[in-house]
Amino acid sequence: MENQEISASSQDYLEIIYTLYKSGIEVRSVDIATAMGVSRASISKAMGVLKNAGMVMQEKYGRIMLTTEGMAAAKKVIRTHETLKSFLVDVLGVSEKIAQQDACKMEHSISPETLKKLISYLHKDKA
Amino acid sequence: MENQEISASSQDYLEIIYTLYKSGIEVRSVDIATAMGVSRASISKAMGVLKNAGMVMQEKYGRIMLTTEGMAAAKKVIRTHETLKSFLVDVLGVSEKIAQQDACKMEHSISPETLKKLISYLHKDKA
DNA sequence: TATAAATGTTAGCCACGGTTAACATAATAT
DNA sequence: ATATTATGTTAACCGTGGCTAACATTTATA
Repeated sequence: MENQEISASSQDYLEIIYTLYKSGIEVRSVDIATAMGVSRASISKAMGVLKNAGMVMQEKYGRIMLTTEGMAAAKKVIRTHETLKSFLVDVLGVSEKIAQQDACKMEHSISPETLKKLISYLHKDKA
Repeated sequence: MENQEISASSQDYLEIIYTLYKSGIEVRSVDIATAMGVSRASISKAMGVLKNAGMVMQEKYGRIMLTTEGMAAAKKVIRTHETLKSFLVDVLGVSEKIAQQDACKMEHSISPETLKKLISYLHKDKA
């Protein structure tokens, strides 16, 4: 139940849930729907997938929480996102808004190897 | 018929068709299937889509050719691909193989603005 | 040239990730 | 406490992009 590959869209959901959680609110389905611009029904379905993957917990009609595993997965995605965004903005000089959008898509296609190199590159840059 | 957005997978097909064409062979459906690792049936469907989009021409049971528009679209994708790959290999030091794979996915998520900045960055690098 | 093999097409299936509409439950206000 | 509103769920549907199996057509070979 827990170790299948997680899809790009599921990763996006984890990311949003984590961000909402960090902002201190109890995460409701409708908050996610609003943040992502999709219907409540879509969230219901998506949460079903994430529950099966062991990434989130939710009582019937209740609030949504990340499991330990879900939290870890979310952090990983966000780290990738932030790395990409920081490269785009600080190195390439892309605008915040576009960098945000691009990072959000590219975070799903970059390989671990490339991510690693990108991180080294950004650190080297500081020196 | 001609101006809808073209999907990531369609762009991949255009890319392969262009590459095969450049290598000098007459492009058959089965060549694309082999190159992409999908079934002949999938190619048949995909070519239907690209025909409707005005990107390829094909006689029944015949060879596949890019239209002028398809050629332009293919070149655009390939330019993006090459730019990304060259950044990954030459700047980040990612291996050829991984760079190839990553470029192939990222080429579909990078925005025109970011591509432009990336190209400037690569040129600046040479100076 | 007749047959066999390769190739292209079609039909029907599947999973994914969205939608709307209808309904169930919770939360809020009167 | 009840009625209303907000939220969550479910069912049925859609398009995309794969698949296999069966069939059509071309190409190659005996």
